[in-house]
Amino acid sequence: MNEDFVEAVLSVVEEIPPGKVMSYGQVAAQFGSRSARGVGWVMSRYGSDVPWWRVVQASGKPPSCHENSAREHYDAEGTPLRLTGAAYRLDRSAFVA
DNA sequence: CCCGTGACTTTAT
DNA sequence: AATAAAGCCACGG
Repeated sequence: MNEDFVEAVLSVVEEIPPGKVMSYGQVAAQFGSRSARGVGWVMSRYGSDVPWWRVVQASGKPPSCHENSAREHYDAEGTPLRLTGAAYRLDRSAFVA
């Protein structure tokens, strides 16, 4: 497998500060790729080792699966979930509404 | 080598 | 606003 790809994704996700979230596309863009699917693919396999709940869809909503579990993490970490899906494109950094 | 699949994104109709 | 199609990366069959 391309450990570089995996390593890049995991690194970016692990660097997301608490209370902030990044979209898959933004995470991919952080390491010079554009594959949100690649990121999601990595997450499905290696997400267990990274704060996957800090990675959300471009719409700002948690992943299609795990949304319920993600809310527990948000509640525990205090991550606000008021992303309306507007700021992610202009702000390529970890964002929070 | 080609096709399908997956925690996705974006543009166009 | 909602739906459709294309694009993207990696893996398995």
